Amino acid sequence: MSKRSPETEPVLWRIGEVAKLTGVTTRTLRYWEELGLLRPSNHSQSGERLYVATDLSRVTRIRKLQDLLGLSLAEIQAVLGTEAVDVLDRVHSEIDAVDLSPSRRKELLDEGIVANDQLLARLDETLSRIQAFRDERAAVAGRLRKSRAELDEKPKAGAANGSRAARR
Amino acid sequence: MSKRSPETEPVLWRIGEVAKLTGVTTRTLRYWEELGLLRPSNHSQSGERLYVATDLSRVTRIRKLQDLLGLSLAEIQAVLGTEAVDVLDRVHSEIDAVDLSPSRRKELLDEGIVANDQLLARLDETLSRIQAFRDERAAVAGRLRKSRAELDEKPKAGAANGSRAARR
DNA sequence: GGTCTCATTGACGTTTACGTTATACTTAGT
DNA sequence: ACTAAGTATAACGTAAACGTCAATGAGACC
Repeated sequence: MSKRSPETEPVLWRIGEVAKLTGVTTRTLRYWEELGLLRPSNHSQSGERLYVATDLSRVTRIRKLQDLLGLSLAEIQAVLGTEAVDVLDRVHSEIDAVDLSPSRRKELLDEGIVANDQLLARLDETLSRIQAFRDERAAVAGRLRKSRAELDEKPKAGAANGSRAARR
Repeated sequence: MSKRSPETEPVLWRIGEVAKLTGVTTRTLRYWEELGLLRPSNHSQSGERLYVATDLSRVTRIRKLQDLLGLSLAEIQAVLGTEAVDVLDRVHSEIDAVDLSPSRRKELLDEGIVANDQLLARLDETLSRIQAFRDERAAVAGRLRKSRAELDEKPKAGAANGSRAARR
């Protein structure tokens, strides 16, 4: 019935360890906290920030939203609704979730599902926009190679004329 | 042999028109010029900037590189090598390309092909990174819905217990 | 030919997302 | 216990990418 499990790792990381593990600086971690974007789940009695596993994954999630979607921290704050999305992690580590009533649990799950689906939709939209741009460029690549091939095929054409192949 | 074609549109746009057509502000256009990122191809005798069609498409290309790939203007400047990529446009409007020697034309084409291919590679890389993130989130979505379904199926389980289904 | 609209060149201001000291206090190792 | 390394708060600095005046000038219109 005790809270202590036998072979659990530190479970709590200091800010410098988090920095090394995630690749973000301590300054950035404090800054994000200042914005309300990431609050360490624990503190030592002396005031040191102590992060848990879900905090770490939140860090990497924030970075991905920045890098992959180009979201501002304000937008990320909206997307990550302060709690709902963390359910995504917590729900599967029953350690933390044990003290939730089933109804509250259900609530959080629904919230998390909605948030996650919105994120998914956004990812898909971004993907298709980039895909469209990619297709444009691929088409250009094809035309360029064709032009280039024509230049090699018939270099005998008048010097003042370019590739006029099937134009009009 | 004259340079004037019969029924061509204005062909030259003032900065305000470019702004409305492309959606970027006049300030931004001047700023980009300051960086050497976009030089209007013409000027009126009074010093007004006059843009041509390839300038316009360069504007939208810059914006896409910013928005879709999150590149800095410095990176964009590198990617768009000041001339090579513009060949992509110019090469197909033979109007401008007529006065190029075939050898120079070939040179520019090869340059353009390389640049465009690099851009394509970068797009593909970005696509796969986002795709990976998307897949992660899709997997989470599945697990969440499963957890949610289990909560509905057997609400009779102990209140202190969550979804323990097939765990270990 | 006065008024409007748009453009030009400065120059200073702003926001975002941190970096960089500075100073003081814990914690960790020997 | 002493020293080195890590952390805390606070405050100032910075780079990128523009926004926002301000003063001035050229064109267009009635």
